[in-house]
Amino acid sequence: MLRADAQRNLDRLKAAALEVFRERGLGSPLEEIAKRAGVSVGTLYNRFGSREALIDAVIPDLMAANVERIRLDANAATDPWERVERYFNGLLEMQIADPAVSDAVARAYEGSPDVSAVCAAALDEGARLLDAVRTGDPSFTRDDLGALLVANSALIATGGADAARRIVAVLLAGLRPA
Amino acid sequence: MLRADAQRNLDRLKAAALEVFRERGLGSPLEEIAKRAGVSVGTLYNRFGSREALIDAVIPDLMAANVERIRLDANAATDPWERVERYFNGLLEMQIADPAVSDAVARAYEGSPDVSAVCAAALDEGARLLDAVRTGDPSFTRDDLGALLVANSALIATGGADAARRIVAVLLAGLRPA
DNA sequence: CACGAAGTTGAGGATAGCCTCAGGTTCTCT
DNA sequence: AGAGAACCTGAGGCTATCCTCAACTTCGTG
Repeated sequence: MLRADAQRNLDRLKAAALEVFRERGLGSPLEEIAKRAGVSVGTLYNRFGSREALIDAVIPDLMAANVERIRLDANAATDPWERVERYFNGLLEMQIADPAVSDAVARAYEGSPDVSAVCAAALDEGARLLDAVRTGDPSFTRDDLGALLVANSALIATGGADAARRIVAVLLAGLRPA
Repeated sequence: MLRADAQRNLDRLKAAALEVFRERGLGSPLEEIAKRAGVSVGTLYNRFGSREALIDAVIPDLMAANVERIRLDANAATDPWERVERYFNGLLEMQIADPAVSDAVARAYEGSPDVSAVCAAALDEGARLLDAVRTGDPSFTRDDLGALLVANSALIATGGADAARRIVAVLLAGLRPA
């Protein structure tokens, strides 16, 4: 059981981390987070030990909520192909709207286990939706969706949100069954 | 006119820069380049003044040669669509084969003027080849090709050369006229 | 060959983040 | 209230890279 003040600091740290990560991405200086939480860096390290742990503490929920929302929206469509489109576009817009999520997706291979888990689930759902439509050749796999998210992340980071939208649109056009 | 020893050092610096950039990308420590040239950092700064200038001194030729080779190969095809395919795939393989080029492409918006010029020429040629085929909707623009190169660069940097190949393949499939 | 111009050197100041730990503070329980 | 466990602090050591500049070396010419 945490002491009352410690619990309060921990909550503040999480809140600050979420704020800062969403503003400047997952690479933000941890000192900035500590500062915004009104706490010293030492405390941050006492509580979390590493940036990864801090990310794991605040990002998975954020991502899971987003992914779930997108999943529901996509599945609300009756046409299987429209589901795919909505899902892909939804993920893209999620990345554009939130640098923290975009970063998390792009680095899912390393790092925080919980973040990786949410990513994996998101890819699984994408694969499931794709399975429901007859895709052309070359067929698009689960891993390809992962690659697409990484690519989007890079484009968004360099200010190319629109470029990412175009790429996804063309890609979807290519995947669309005849 | 440069003094003989100065000229020699300059040549060595260029050679070393090319080596190091191709091995580790355009962000490599300049100290490493100086060291490999058998010269002090001070000399590097005396000669080039900045990383950008050094890049401009060695990368444009490298890129231009590559792009020209790809352009020729693409135009050797008789079918207009095959030209597009060869050009896109050629650029991609160039990026995969050379981190320095990949970096240069990804950062063409800022930085070195000569590098930007070569990039612009490469995009122009892509647009020209695309114009020759009836592309579907959404039509792929010059800027979209730029975005694709940036995306590829990111994928390659995270070890996803194959992922980039897949993305390009699906994208080409989507662009292919009926 | 000697002298001035041209060129080189590399230690070190500056920046930016990471992470630690000895010492001080605050909570909580009795 | 007193004691001690729990917690917090933040200066400072560490890494990595950039860039500078006063002192030194070398070249090339008269």
